[in-house]
Amino acid sequence: MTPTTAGDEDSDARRRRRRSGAAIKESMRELSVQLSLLNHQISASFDLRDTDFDCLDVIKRHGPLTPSGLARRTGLHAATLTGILDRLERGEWIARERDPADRRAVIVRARRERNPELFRKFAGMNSAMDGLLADYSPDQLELLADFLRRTADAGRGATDALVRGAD
Amino acid sequence: MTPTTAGDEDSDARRRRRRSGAAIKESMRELSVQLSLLNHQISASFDLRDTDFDCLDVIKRHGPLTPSGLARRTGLHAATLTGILDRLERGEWIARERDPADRRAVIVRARRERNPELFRKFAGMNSAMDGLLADYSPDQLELLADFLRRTADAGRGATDALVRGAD
DNA sequence: TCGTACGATACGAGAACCGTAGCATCTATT
DNA sequence: AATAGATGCTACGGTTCTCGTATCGTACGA
Repeated sequence: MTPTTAGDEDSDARRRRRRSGAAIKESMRELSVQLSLLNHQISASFDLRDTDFDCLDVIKRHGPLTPSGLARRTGLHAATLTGILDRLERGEWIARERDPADRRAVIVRARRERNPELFRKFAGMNSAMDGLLADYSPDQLELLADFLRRTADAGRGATDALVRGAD
Repeated sequence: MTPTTAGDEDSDARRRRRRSGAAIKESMRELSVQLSLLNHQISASFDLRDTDFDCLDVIKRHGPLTPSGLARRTGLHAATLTGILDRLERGEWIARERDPADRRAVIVRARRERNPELFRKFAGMNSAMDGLLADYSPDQLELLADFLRRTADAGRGATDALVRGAD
């Protein structure tokens, strides 16, 4: 919950810190890979590509938005997004609407009808997580929630930096 | 570090637990999306596809293995893996070797030469993580490391279940 | 020795990606 | 008000990817 500041520590604490830090990054990388593979299986079962559900998630989270806004946020090519949105629309995951304010623009809105279906695919991971979370105290859970939220933010920042800077 | 057992709790604790649990899953999903997009940018910058580095990671982690073993572990189609390994080999990320024991088999080995180059792409995310981790105590870091490791395992289990069962 | 199973890749049809062009529309400038 | 340029989205097309199937070499049980 309340992270301590890392002012001065004895060498033992510093060593533990270094070890855990490395372990965290290591597990994070593996977690990323596993979630990607899980996502691949689920996407394929709905006749979608890997990035499609990523986009759908962004649409759900950041409200109705335009294809170009989605392209900026994801770093994907605008023309690629046409294909992604075509598939998502064909599968009735989203709806394309016209923007009354700007008639060039299209507004992409997430449809929730198929959410339960998608939820069922995640049931395995979900119940595994429930079992795992049961081992932690409310305080610990809040620590974890906060950490994950901040890490997700860091990921967004890192992606943005890569998209902007050509490096 | 030492998770408490969730035997009996008052309603307040239960409510906190439920809220945090939901927040954790929510952030995990967002984290997954952000890391996928980050991975996409990095892969593209090396002329690779999204899943290529996922495979490379599995190869690095689970030692030299055969294409079919990799297919089983990742749930990807064997023919698709030929293409993935072609790209990884062309980029000198892996080497294909013959198995002296079974002359049909090929052994895929990760090459480490380009690791620094890859590491540089992750520098942004890496330093962001360092800044973030500095806010936690050694005990808290160990809690986080353990949680992530167990979550990654859960992800692997869920993927396996989806690959096996046709659901 | 033979038949079957298995590992890896070749092949090809269909699809995806993305650079570019095109069209419609908006906005700033004069 | 008129025009030039910018912007939003999608069509088009070349290159590349995916994945079902076929193929070839090898292993192994009968």
